[in-house]
Amino acid sequence: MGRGKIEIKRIENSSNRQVTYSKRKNGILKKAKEISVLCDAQVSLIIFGASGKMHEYISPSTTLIDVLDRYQRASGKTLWDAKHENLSNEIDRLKKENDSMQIELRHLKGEDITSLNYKELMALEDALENGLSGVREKKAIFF
Amino acid sequence: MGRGKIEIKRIENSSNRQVTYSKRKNGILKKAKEISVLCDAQVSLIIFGASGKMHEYISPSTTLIDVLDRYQRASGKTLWDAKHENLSNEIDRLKKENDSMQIELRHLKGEDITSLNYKELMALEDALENGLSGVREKKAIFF
DNA sequence: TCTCCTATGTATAAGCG
DNA sequence: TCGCTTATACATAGGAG
Repeated sequence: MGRGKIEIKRIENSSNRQVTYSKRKNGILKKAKEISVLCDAQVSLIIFGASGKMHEYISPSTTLIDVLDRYQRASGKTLWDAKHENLSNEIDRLKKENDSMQIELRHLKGEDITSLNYKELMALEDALENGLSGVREKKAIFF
Repeated sequence: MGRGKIEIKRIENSSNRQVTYSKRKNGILKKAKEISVLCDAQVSLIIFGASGKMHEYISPSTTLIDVLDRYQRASGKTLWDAKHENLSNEIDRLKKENDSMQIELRHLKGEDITSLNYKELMALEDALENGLSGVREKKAIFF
């Protein structure tokens, strides 16, 4: 495009390269906007030039984080590193702990105990009697 | 470009939109490759079409994670740290839930009740008696 | 570097099979 | 829904200020 055809390979002349970068950067940003408007596409475009300056375009309908979330789901690749996996694991662990405590609490309150067998009911009764005697002992101190 | 000029606004005819998407997607991917080769640029381009299919281009000299790291440094915005914060908050919430259940469980077992006042002990006793009668009721069914 | 210019190469809208 | 064609609009290389 332009006065002469060019090969697609690194432009050796650095000022030429910079000029071309600047022009094409504008071009591609424009294309990104156009496709997202014309076709309802979610686009995330991030460019770093050789000089280190950044340029970006994210479709107005979304955020980079949304795009990256979709990216992870679509590609199966994981971006957030091991640190995040650890946090997720911790959350799973806590949720399980929560659930089992929830169940134990309900049992101690006499709820959801239809599924328990006789032995389990005995153990529950013991625990409750134990608790009760402890509580009554403490109560007695108030007199 | 093409037989007729078009306005840059959402293409209402959906099959037309899909065709245009497909063509322009190829075009922009090509441009992304070209600028990264010609100008030594680091490019990250992620596109989701309305159909949900993903297309991406990442400069061969880099990785998406590198680009995102640079993005965070250059823009000052946080990406996975935001995600990280969400996870941390979730963990805090679960831990608090856990702790209060832990305490309730201990109380029901007659532990750590020295700090309770008389009224609280009464409530605890009621709860335990309630639980106990529920359990005994169920136990009775076995005979 | 940036803007403007403009000849040319490319991308693509519309159509056809 | 594709692939192919082609006329046309657009992007841009090279150059000048």
